[in-house]
Amino acid sequence: MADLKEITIYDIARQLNISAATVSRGLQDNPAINKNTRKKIVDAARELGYRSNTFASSLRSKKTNTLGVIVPRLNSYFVASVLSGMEDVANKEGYNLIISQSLENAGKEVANAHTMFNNRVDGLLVSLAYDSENIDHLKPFFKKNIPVVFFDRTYPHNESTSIIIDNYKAAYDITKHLLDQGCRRIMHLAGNMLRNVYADRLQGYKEALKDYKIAFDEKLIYISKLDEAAGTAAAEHILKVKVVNRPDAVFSANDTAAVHCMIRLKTAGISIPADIAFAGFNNDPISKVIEPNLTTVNYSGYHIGEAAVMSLINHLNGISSTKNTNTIILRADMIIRESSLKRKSL
Amino acid sequence: MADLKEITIYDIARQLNISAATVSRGLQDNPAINKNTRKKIVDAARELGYRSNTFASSLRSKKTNTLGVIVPRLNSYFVASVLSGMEDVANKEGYNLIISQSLENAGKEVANAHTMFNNRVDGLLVSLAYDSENIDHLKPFFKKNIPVVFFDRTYPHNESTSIIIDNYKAAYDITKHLLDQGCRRIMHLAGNMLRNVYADRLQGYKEALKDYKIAFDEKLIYISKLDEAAGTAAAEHILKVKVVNRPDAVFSANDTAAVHCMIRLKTAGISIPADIAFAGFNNDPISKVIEPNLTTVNYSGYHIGEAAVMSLINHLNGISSTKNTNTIILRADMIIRESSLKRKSL
DNA sequence: TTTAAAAATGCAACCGATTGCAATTTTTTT
DNA sequence: AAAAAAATTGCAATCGGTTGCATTTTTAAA
Repeated sequence: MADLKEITIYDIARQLNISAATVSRGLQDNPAINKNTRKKIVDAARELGYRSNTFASSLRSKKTNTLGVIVPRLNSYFVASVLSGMEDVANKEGYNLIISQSLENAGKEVANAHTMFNNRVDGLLVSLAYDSENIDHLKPFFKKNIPVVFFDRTYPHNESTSIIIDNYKAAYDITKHLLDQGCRRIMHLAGNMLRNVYADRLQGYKEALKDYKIAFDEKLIYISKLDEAAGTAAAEHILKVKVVNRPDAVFSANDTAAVHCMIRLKTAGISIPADIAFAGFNNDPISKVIEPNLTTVNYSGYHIGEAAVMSLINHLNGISSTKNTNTIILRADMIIRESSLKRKSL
Repeated sequence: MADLKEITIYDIARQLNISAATVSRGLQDNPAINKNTRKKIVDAARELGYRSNTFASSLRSKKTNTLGVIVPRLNSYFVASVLSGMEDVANKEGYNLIISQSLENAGKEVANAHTMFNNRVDGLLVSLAYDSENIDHLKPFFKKNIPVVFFDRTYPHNESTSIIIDNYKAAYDITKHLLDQGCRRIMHLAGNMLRNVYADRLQGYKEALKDYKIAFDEKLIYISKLDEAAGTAAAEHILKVKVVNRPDAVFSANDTAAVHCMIRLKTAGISIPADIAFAGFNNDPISKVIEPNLTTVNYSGYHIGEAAVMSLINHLNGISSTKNTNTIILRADMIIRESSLKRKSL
């Protein structure tokens, strides 16, 4: 029952009749160590079942080799893909990830940031919660020069890198697509304007309207949390409007709201896309389940995750400073499906 | 640019003219410390901006206050709920979580377990990958008496606690429901029999058939990874079968496979539930998107997560030994929706 | 007031790896 | 073969809390 004794570099040193310092250097591939000696050390370590004590190491070296990740929620195809990309790069580079979810709640995000800070992560990766008003909770990181990388839900900050897609352009394109389908009263289900992704998508939407000489109508903007309930509520809202004033299309800033809005409208007998065309954002798996399949914007969470960690680690290694690369923009593509096809051609 | 100096207990000690030992004890609410002294210490700590160095602490105390979590995948409503429950309890109890996903891949699970071990987590929470054949990779934990708690995808091991639902009963109930609807050739989309959840669900299915005096037909069992592609493939399989031999119902061990099987069958003109009734498992959000809505089994990932961490921490605190509670079973409920309603009544 | 018991605090040795600098060994040059 | 340069290795301090045990202070009992 008694715990087996842990092997330390001292045990290895004793066994090989060398100093612990040499063992330490040998294990970390320090070029000052003779190749043969290094081999002996590594072999002995394996044989004895040595495992490095990260605490002793972190204590002394002041590096934890740990990156903190704060996401709005884990339960999302996009986020899971991002994390998968992050993990792959982090593992390859010898870093560990501490992941936590804010559950779209600014308060919890603050708490999570605290935890990360107290765990002394070497760097932080953040996608902001729905309603975080500012990034005061990240100040301790900036003060200590701990690099912060934002991804997807970013915040303007000139010492931090952001990994994003061109939300403005994607929204412009998708709105244009709806316009090309003949839609003229396009409703936009938007999120909190504090979040770049939603603000940018709204701008793209507006710009497309302008290019088509269609007056922007405030009443066609429906701001919500973009969750299931909000999608349903948006539908109820539409149903309350007089038929002649109803939108002939809905562009939602995410797929979840789009899908649940569609579901509600369908039960009310509205036909999609004939009566109202639909487009979403994210290419979430549900967009291929809903009928008709949802037109949406696809982009790779995996690559965003990769890029974010790569950028962070490069910065930690001093290869690039965050001053140089302030924003990395990855590609996004529109996927046209039946929900938006009023005309029978692509 | 120079990093601000970190405050240590020695700084606090100097400021208050007491010893570091007292500060250390004061900060951890050691009852040997006078209440006034403690207050002074805590106040000074706050004022100076002290943050405990977990590495020094872990190094000395050999406790990391970190729990490892290995899940098959993050991108799942169920898993995200579990993690949410885990996080809540863990935070409350002063533990941190290191989360990693095996991506349903035994090899990656082994690697993750290694990482967790090297990070010296105080305990481990595991839901096994789809194809993990054994738990040899957990042996190092057992050898070192590091407690392991399995949840959902468990493995028989008499020194570990498991948190599960009664998969057997849930499957029995849902099969019985389909039988009550008049279905007689019920196909079962099953997963890997190495996983308790799938083996138990198959058993429940079989038992229900037996109780209805229906011969078990091996040809009605379709084993797969239960992902989107597998659901579609299962549908193709059904379509290849002569119409008279086709199943009149499908009970899938998860919602994903059920939904994608339905989608494919619908495009082939098969009517659900009239031609083939459907039931799934998990109550994933997509089960409410597919038409007709999918009958399924609902259970709380959040509560499973809570129970798992609670059990683990209790064990760490010596409150309960894993020998006492070997299995905790949480409730699961059938949710009947249109996909299985051949008769117009509930 | 003295003494015993309880409460509070301090001493100092850890925990295990890292690293600047010195010392030693090996290799190269002359 | 001696001297200089390069390659290896070792010494010992350090990182910042934790904790068994001793010591001091305070409180209670005699």
